[in-house]
Amino acid sequence: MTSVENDRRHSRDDVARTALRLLDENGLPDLTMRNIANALEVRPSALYWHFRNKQSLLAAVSGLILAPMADVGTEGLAARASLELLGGRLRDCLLAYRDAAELVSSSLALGLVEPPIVGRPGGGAPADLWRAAATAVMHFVVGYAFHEQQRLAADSLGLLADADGADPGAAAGDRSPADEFSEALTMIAMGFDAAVAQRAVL
Amino acid sequence: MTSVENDRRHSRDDVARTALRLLDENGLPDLTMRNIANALEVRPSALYWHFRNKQSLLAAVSGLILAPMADVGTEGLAARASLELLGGRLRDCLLAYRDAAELVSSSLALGLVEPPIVGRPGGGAPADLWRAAATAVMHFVVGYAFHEQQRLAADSLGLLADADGADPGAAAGDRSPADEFSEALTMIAMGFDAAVAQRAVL
DNA sequence: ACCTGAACACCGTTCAAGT
DNA sequence: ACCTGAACACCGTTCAAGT
Repeated sequence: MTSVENDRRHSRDDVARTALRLLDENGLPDLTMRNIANALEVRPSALYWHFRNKQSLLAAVSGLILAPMADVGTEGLAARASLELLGGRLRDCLLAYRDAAELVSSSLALGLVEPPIVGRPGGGAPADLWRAAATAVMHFVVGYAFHEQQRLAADSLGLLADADGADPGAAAGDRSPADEFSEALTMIAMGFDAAVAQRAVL
Repeated sequence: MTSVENDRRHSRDDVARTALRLLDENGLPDLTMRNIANALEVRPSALYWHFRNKQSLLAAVSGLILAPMADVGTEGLAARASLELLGGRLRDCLLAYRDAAELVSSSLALGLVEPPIVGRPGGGAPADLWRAAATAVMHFVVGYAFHEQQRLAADSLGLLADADGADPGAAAGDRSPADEFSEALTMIAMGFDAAVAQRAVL
């Protein structure tokens, strides 16, 4: 009954969802308060009734991007398997929308969004080790996806390393990004297992 | 003989070094082309003779921040020890200037600066494993330092988790950030070792 | 409760022209 | 080689006022 676009008045959630759509369509640099307001057929100042400032609006968008993480079930899994599953799903969430990794990266750094993975049950592992592993996985996945997504954007613009810029990844051989990603993710998970085993001995 | 500040004409390097000083003094949000130009006693448009745009100027600043990485000697070290040493030194570089982690994070994602660590000799380990480990360490360290540095900035402004924002790190117990950092770093390094050992068996 | 109108104090970038 | 002057096309945010 209630269409998101046709009503003249909006909710906080409408604003965030419209912003997410604009992010995916036009990218983060074009996600301005003025463009969001235009899409909602509203003046920019109206957005400040719903959100304190742009950063908290972006934090709400980050929350939408990370929402599917709540549906990842890890019951019955060993801690290491949870780590790999959650890391993979986090990457999926970030690659699902244009520039999502960059946006989530800054919302996480600002502490404006709940960090994924680390709040999960660690399957009985020592809390500090689980915490360290979850943090390592989160930062790795976000950073990797950020880099990955920028390469996609650059490639789609047809500009490939002109002149004095560095050219990372070109000498990576024939491995796909997904392969390198999961190899690194598995390594962190193995390190977690090794740390747990070492702790058990002491 | 040649002072950086007093001469009327500047080099590309002068500009980058002045920008780094301003970054450290005032933070990334205030690092505008206009402020950089003011510090050099020059009009903003003059900066565009030295740099194609703001992003490439920021990439040069990132290069200065990461420069000490070149002096880290890893000859004679095992691959795992190199990984831990390089990760620790990378953190030192990023924490040495205000907001450096955020700046380097985006320059790395944009591929405008040479990624640290990954270009180093891997001590005879399989190239793909070394590459995955170096990438994991880099993204973890940058992401962790980014988060750490934002907390420092927030704390120095006296605003501690007001209202609906998340509050990460508060339940971490009595472990310092440096402890959690090196625990996670060690875990990645152990995972690298485990992956190498497993590869050797197959 | 939700939005408009109007203003404030800024941005990055281009480019002809100067020396 | 290095910079100025002037302009263009934008930003985020505030706040009194409307309905």
